[in-house]
Amino acid sequence: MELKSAEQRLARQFGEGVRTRRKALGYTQDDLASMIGTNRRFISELERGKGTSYLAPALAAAEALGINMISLFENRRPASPQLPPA
Amino acid sequence: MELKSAEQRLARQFGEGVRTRRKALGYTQDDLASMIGTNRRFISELERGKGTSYLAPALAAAEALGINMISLFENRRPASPQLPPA
DNA sequence: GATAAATGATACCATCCTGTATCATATTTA
DNA sequence: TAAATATGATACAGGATGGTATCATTTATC
Repeated sequence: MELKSAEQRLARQFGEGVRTRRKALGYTQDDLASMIGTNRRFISELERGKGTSYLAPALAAAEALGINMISLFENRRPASPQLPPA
Repeated sequence: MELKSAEQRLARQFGEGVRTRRKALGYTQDDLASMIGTNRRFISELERGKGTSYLAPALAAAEALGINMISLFENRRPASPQLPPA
């Protein structure tokens, strides 16, 4: 799949975030993989910014590290969105 | 792919969040799809909780709605993570 | 109630993701 | 430095994804 540059940026930042937080907690890739019932390859690719990783396990990895992505949807007053299309 | 129940829950909540926020902003699925360079089918499936949607376009959809998931990785003092594996 | 708009669902196809296994490289530890 | 651990990279297989198009259904508008 052809990822747009914005998507690649987001995936890379997501991966960096997971890796940084994982190391800060002292987990190995295998540790994190076991915690969410997947394998090391998935975590490795996720951390290296693979944007075509599946959404749900990626969210699960974040949650296992104490990061609740869903909470952002519950906040009122979110940041200003893009302009609607023409 | 066999999604765990935790993953299904996360995907469903993600989808609900996107839909709620999209409607609050007055966009159609086609609008949102155009904004991130994808098609209506992807948005439809994402909103209905498809956990095997690709990560990067999902993050792009959230960002287009003014929700910056990446910001959570930059915060210090994240919520307490799970216990490390045995 | 009728028309229009929005969304759900499905088919086709080329691509490619996940899981597993394995080897190479890098990093950490003794 | 040597050994052990952690991570990167690749192969194989089955199965699923995205993009496009189309039709049915639901929802909104007049």
